[in-house]
Amino acid sequence: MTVTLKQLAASLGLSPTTVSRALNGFPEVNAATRKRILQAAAEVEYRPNTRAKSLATGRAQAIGHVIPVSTSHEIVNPIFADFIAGAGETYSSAGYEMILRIVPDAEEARAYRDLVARGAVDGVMVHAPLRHDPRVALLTELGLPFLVHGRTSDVARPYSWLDINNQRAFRRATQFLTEFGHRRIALINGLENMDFAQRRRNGYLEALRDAAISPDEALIRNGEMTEPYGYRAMTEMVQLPDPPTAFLASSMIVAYGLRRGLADLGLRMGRDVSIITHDDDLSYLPNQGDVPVFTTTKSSVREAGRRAAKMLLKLVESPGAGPLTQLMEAALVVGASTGPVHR
Amino acid sequence: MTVTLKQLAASLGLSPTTVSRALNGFPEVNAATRKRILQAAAEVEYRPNTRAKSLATGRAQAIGHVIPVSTSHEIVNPIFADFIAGAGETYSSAGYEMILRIVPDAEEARAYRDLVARGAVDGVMVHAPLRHDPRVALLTELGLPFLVHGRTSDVARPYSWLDINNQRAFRRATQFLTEFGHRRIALINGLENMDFAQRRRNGYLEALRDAAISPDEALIRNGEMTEPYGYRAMTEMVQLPDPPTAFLASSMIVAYGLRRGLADLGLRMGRDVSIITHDDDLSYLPNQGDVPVFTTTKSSVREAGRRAAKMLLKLVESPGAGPLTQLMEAALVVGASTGPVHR
DNA sequence: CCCATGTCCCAAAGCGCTTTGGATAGCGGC
DNA sequence: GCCGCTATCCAAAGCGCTTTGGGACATGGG
Repeated sequence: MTVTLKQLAASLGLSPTTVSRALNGFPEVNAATRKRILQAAAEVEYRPNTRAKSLATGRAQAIGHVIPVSTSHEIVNPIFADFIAGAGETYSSAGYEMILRIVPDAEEARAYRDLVARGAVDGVMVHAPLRHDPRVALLTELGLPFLVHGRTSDVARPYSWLDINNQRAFRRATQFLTEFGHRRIALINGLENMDFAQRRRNGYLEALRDAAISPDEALIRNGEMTEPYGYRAMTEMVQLPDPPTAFLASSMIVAYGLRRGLADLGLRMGRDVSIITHDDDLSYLPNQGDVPVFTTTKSSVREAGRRAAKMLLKLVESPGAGPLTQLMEAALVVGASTGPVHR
Repeated sequence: MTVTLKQLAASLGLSPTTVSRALNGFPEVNAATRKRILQAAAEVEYRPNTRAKSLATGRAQAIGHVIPVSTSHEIVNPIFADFIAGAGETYSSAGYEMILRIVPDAEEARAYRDLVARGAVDGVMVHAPLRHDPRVALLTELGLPFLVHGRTSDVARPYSWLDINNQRAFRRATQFLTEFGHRRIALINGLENMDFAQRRRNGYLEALRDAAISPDEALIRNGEMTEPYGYRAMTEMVQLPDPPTAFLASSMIVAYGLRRGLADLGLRMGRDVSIITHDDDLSYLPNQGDVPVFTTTKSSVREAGRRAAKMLLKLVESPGAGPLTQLMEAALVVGASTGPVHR
């Protein structure tokens, strides 16, 4: 069934050495011989055994993604799927395997150590970084190449990351609203310990300051980004003495919740209340059309996955490459969910 | 850094053979010696090199998930994430690695052949089966253990699968609506070539027949399960001469679209129009509470992942186990989105 | 006292590949 | 005709583990 190098070599009357060199493009092989070998290999669909190859070379030809699942809140971040799909495309075409580890968050550090000790991967992708994320220190110490999707805020040593400019995106979004005359703007943010949430908050606060609006903590929320979370935020906040006229949402799903709240209240989105949401451009939550339903800060997380994977592979293949960083800007896409303040 | 078996053995003044046997629980090792070995191994955090081990044993200790991405419609099925999370939990605790391959759908067959030729996995999970799915034949031919998440309809040889009882679920849901007096019931289904969509359709048609309602093709739609898809279905169908009074949706996301359509039309869900949707119990789309927002046919896809993985591992570890099958029933959970027909 | 029987350990081969260190042969230059 | 190259090929070691096939020693029955 599966043919080995040795068998292939024997069938050609050659040594394994020569066949190996021919297949791996080394120069010391006669052109005619090489051609013969390649032909035979193609014919029997020879593929080198992954494990044997990487045992011999010392490189795993694999990248690890460790996804922690919290036992308290069982959320599997919906954007993981698209990010991983993007990264996976890149790995496949570069001949790398992607290995995924789903582990209880308490065992995450152990998972990394384990991966290293077993020599299972050449590098890892770090997901959903916290404000103060211990993984960066751990992985630098372990000497395992890694790339962070996002950033973390307090590390001494430099590290490699790819992030979107959350601060700028939310600053622009907020500014867009203040220019429409909104002064009561709510921020329905992600979990407080997430780094991206902090950056968005900063951008939001900056824009408020620019518009000489003093922030109101009653208008800022942090939470897991579910639809009911958005719904609750909307229905509760409109009951404030001085309710917000505009909302910034941290994700499309949250925006759905906000919209439902609005509908229940008999209010019209874009007229009575404005909404801007961040849009990761997930395939199953499209926000398209000539005039999209939502005004968004938009950035494809799938594309982020592709780019992050490329960076990580570079890190793996040329260890001297030093820390690589990339900041993607989010587009501010104007849709139907925003308008001048209305009373 | 990473310690090898040989080093560990040397440091103990023992042969690699003995250390290996001790660690793998073979009987021919003195109890005291074994204890000493285990202790030392724990101390230096010894982990056998994955590749070396599986080269020696011939088992990859890894399960593959091949996820095809269509180049035409770039949808990454959102339920993959939860299913994979569930499966991943099982793999981890059983000491298996999960390897993920994201490939263009045209190259899916090649991906499976490649996985086999390289000896990269011990088995694979088959996602999103079509009505007539060629993968079943391919994998049986390749002799690679596999488990289908879902079913396919026309294969001669038996194969292993885990599915939810889509037909029964949608039959019950439809019946629930007919008992409320609904006679114009729309089915907003998944893509036509998907096996699950067909089974749901069958269940729906059965219930209609039971209620002596003749099906109307104008009330049946197939499509990619996005929010706008649901929205369009709602806004267009209410304009029919004899519009539906109830809708069956194939996913939570589609139901969100239906609901938005209703809201736009100024109609109330559960009063003017009833909606039942299938709920995969995704963590970020919760439908809970004393009275959930939606009436649903509910089945946790995460749990399905866990069970499917267990079955696949059994298949891998005891090849004689023969085809394993499991049919999970979906619960009919009554929420606020259904009520008697109203005019 | 001898041999059979365990018990406990080890040397060495092998998994399928890469890679080092030659070996062989052909070639032109002197 | 010999030398030094270069062009081609190969044998063998090694990657880190498991596993086969003993070997050494103690024990106990006859």
